[in-house]
Amino acid sequence: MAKTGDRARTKAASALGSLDFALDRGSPVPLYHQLAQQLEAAIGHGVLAPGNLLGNEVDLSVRLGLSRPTVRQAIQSLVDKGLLVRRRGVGTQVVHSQVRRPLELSSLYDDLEAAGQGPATEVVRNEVVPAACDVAAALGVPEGSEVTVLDRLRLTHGRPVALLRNYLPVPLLDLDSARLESTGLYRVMRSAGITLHSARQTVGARAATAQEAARLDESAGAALLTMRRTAYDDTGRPVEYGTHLYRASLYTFDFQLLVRP
Amino acid sequence: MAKTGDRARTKAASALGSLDFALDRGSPVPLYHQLAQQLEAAIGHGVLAPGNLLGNEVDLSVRLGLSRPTVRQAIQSLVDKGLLVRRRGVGTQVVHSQVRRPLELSSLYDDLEAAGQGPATEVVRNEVVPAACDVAAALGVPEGSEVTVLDRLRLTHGRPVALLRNYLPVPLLDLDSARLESTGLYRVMRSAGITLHSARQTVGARAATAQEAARLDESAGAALLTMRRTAYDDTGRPVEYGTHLYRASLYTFDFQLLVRP
DNA sequence: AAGTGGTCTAGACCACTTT
DNA sequence: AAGTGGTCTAGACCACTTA
Repeated sequence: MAKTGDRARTKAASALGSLDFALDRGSPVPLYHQLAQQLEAAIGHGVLAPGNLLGNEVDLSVRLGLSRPTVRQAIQSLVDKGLLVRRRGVGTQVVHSQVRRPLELSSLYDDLEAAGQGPATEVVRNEVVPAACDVAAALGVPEGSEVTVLDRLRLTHGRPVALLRNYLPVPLLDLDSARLESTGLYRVMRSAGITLHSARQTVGARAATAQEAARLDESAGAALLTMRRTAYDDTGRPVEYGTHLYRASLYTFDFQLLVRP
Repeated sequence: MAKTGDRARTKAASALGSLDFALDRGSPVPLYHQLAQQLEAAIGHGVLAPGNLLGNEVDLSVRLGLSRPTVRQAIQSLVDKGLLVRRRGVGTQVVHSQVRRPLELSSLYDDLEAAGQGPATEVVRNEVVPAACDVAAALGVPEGSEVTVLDRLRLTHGRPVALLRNYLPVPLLDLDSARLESTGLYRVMRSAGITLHSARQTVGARAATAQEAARLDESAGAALLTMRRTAYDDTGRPVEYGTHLYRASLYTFDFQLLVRP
């Protein structure tokens, strides 16, 4: 029988034979995360090409001086991201897809991401009003209680792309219009100590009214994308409700889905 | 000092003190999955109410006769689903949200889910054609090579809601129009041994052409929701490309997002 | 039969939060 | 100071795939 220590290459040459991973045990970054980052970088750079096998987890853990559960945790995080696929009895492979770096799951950050392509925001309205029925229901406050309403016009390359309307519980934070023109709402909320946790979105479409068309530089009756979103913090309390309009000619939602096993 | 065996209730009475979990070690279902299912059921039934603490992981593992990593794996899966929140130094709580059972992430299965509300499909076209430019690019086949094109009209409650157009690589499977009228495309693919793994979607809007309007029982120029989707199997190979049209007056996309920590 | 990932254990130490 | 989750270890046995 082969000795345990004999780790000559098995049938499938592991694609990362010469790859060296620099793990810093003194770093506050967990080891499994360091490993995951470096694996992801290797995939991103093409060092690990689609279809390549990773080599079995036991050898890998020995080579890296880690325990197998730690190596598994790193690999699992990339499987969850859709970069790797595991097959029992076969091995772990780099996924074989054309869409290598997809848009994450995002779309919660669409406002912020848009900032990469010519950001501009105009705060049209920022005041406290009594909550209407739908707003009260979404935010979980009594109807008629005070909420902040925020209307913004978002532009890219000097052209209007979206009308954003948001409602927030008043006690949450005070909204500085100036700051809101230079950054996204979520960034403002985050720096106020509000950590977003989940959101529920509904995307639809309808024709523009004359007034909407005028603001968005479209003709009346043009198709608009609509989005309603309620966002929740850590504890599940609603912290924001928004009803937004996007010019369909300039904007689409795209996202990647992973099928849970 | 308190003895180790002393597991009288600590400061926060664990909400599942009297809950009994039936774990079957003989079952092929993993223990962590059995535990996760029963926790999820307890949350669903309201036995574990929002805000309730779960009790610390060490005690829990002792009570259940499991190791702590196994208990953690069960809890983690529910955290990933958005049902639980962990806080270091505090504990694990049932999330405090109004939207308890959201639509999963779904939307890949929208066709199938729709079957719950008055399903009907009419196969309008099912034939082999040479691949156009965009189709070839999406499916990763040479332009002009043969692909199957499938046009379907989807109705609910007797009214048309969507025009679905799908392209598939020919060698993949042969599509039985009769079966496609009684179930969804993905179900047919699945029973042919094709396991979907991920998909990339783009949602937009535009006005209906006269022909589209006629088919969908809308007036010309009405706002339609558009969806383009490419779906991939385990290995990352594209297995389906679809361009769909939905009546915005009858259909919206909704989904839940979780923010990655 | 050999090799792979899937599951599970029984500990350990650390970082963070609350009292 | 006490209690919590976060990380990590060094093994073990099993189920599945391939040859």
